[in-house]
Amino acid sequence: MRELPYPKTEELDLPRVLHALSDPARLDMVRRLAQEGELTCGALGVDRPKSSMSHHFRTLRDAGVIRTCVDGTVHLNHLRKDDLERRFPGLLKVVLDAPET
Amino acid sequence: MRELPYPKTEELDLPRVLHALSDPARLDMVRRLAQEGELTCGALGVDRPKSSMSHHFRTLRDAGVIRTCVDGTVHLNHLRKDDLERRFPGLLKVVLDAPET
DNA sequence: TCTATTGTTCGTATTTTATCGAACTAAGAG
DNA sequence: CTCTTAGTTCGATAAAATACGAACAATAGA
Repeated sequence: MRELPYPKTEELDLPRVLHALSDPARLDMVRRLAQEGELTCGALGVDRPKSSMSHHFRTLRDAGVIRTCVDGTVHLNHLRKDDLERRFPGLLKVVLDAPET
Repeated sequence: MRELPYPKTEELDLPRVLHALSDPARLDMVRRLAQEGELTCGALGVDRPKSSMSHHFRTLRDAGVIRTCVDGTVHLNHLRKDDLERRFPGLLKVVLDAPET
């Protein structure tokens, strides 16, 4: 079960992570991943073309917010909760608890 | 003592705030404001032209991260700690405690 | 093998952001 | 009133991010 490249915990960069989270679409994706656990790309993006979704997944992955495992034809994404917590304690909770509008 | 316009606490928008904080220069400004308290524009930006600094101040102010009071010829900036804490509890602490690199 | 499914990559158009000089504004000092 | 100081606003340019169709790659299933 292959895994797409992603930064190590110690390499997580705050400005990069904040930027990844600063897009409303990506923030929604992160919230859903937090609620529903591991999700495929298709399960997350219905209202946008695949290529756009793929871009957002890449941005989140490159920033270190999510990890993607390739399982057959499906890509399973999950939040790097523990890694984020280790590097930026409390960040994820703050973001998930924040009012949506 | 005039005050430049800024969003109300209830209007603070997470993506907007995260974006404001996602720039390394602005993050530095926020850190310094947190450490040293109220600072003038000039006291914060030494390595960049005034117009660039003004842009960053505006971005932070429009996002609701800082507030700017005009006192004579000087503009005093300060972090909206309490407002941020009320709207996004813990956010500022997380950001300020995060490793710099 | 042929086909359908899942998602990435590429190319390009559009929008946003950043940067910086120059002109401008407001207030205080002399 | 004039000069200086502090910072904004304007205008141009460059860099980055977003969006999306089309072509491509990998795998599962018939």
